[in-house]
Amino acid sequence: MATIKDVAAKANVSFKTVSRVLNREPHVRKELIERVHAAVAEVGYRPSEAARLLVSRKSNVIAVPILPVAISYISRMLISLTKECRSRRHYLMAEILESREHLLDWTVQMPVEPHAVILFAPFADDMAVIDALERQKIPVVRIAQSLPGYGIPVTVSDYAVSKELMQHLLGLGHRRIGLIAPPLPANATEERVQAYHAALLEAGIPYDDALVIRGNFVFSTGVEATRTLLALENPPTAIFATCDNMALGALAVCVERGIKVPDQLAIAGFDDNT
Amino acid sequence: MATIKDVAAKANVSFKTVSRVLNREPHVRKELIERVHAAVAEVGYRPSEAARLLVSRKSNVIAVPILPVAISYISRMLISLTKECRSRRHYLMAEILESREHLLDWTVQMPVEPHAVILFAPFADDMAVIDALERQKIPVVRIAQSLPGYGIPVTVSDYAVSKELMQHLLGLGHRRIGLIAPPLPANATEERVQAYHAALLEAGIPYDDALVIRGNFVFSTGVEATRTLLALENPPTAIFATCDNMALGALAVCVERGIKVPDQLAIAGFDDNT
DNA sequence: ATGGGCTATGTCAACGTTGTCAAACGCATT
DNA sequence: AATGCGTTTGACAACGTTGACATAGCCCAT
Repeated sequence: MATIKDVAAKANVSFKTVSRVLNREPHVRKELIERVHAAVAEVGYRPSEAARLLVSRKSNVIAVPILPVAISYISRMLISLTKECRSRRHYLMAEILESREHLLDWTVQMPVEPHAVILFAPFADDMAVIDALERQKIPVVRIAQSLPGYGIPVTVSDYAVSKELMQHLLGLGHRRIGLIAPPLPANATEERVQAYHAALLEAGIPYDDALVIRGNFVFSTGVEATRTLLALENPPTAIFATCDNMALGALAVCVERGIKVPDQLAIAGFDDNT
Repeated sequence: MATIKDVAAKANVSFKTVSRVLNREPHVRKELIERVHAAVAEVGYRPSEAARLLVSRKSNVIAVPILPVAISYISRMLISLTKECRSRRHYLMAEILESREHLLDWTVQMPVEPHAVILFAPFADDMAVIDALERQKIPVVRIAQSLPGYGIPVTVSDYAVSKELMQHLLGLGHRRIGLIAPPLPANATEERVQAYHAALLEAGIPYDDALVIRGNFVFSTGVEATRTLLALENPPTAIFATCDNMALGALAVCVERGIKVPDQLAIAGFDDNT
């Protein structure tokens, strides 16, 4: 591997001058700049990231712990993040953790000290983790967080999006809409439930407790909740699942029973899983 | 940030001894090992990756370029890879590339020089990319490759698995089995088609050309192929889709039409998407 | 007791870059 | 000619770790 000194020798300048040229510092003659660039190309030089990091005492890694189950709803964001990092000489380190329990361990045993950590829901509200990171003075970005006051929040318009979704279903003429809701207690996604209520209220449709089932964000819960809803005397014609995993569970029940979607039952999810 | 010398001072040993302990080198007294570990914990020391890399002149990054669409079929492997990397002080750098066209650029502009690159299908057979990497003397692992002779191959038992799958369907009594096959020309996954033929032959079932439709690995192709198959005079009772994306397309058609799966139509896929 | 071979520990250079400081140079002002 | 000042260039230390080598202590065979 060619080093900065090889370039310097080729261009017949000191290696410090090469450094200056590469970092676009002022006070270098045009002629030398050109000579250096030519030499860089000639020897195929690529700066050593390790050396740069060592001397700058900074990290260029943005770490993102990820649960395998979350990959589907995060993947598009990861793509954007990767692009953005690349354009700023940083790298996105996507750490795939097997389970939520591994997260706290990970924060203290992280192999590299990251420049920052991005926490997606449900990690974004794990106070133990946030504490551990703040103690290490590692900036935290919290995506889809609910508890305010720590790190840099990125919020999701749960309420607005859910309301729009409900209005769409109501606009299609649905009057009995099932809701597969997130688990209690207070969760970031509870706003989706509130939007459900608000939309019904505005449409003048009475609230029916039987149509609301608490779930826990996974496929199988979607399946069970849908079976319960379909077993009602007066079953819904549409289901709003507050996450796509549960919506897929609902869809699976329809496949199993030969129910046509959306003709016989409309299903709406939240998350934009891919 | 605490350095190795801070730890050494705390433990009252030379910093070299600390280095030895951390790297599990032999010839250190038990007592010192314990003292060093205690000191590490006390000062909250974490080795500087930059310094390690600089002096070792190696990279500890295993790079994996990934297409967003491939994430679903790769994710479990990524989890295993991440675990394995962690246990060996390496990091898996999952680089999410927007499209296949970006791959070649990426190989030459990679921000860090990786210790090795893992290419999953369909990247595993991109000779331009493999060439570019070999020219940089970066080892390449090719998962589910078809062209032999370059890098370290990891092969998938396409034939054996597909045959087993077919035998399972035949064992269930299916006699007309549709095949949504990979696109021509010669593709790594063509073995799946051969297994289809072989299984039918062994079962003494005549081959019906109408039951085989060429697809191209995506959801929408699965949809179209299934519609074609179901429109046959004598439609299949089971469908073998040579990738899960196409199998999902088949499933979607069933949802749409209220066809019960697997009662009215059995659907088998290949890949184990999550 | 002497030497050889092992274990345990330490000293120091090296890795490739950036930051600090000094020196050489050119030019304008006295 | 002497002075001062800004521009251009270079010498060298520093970053935190590992590897090569040195040293000290110990045990055993001579």
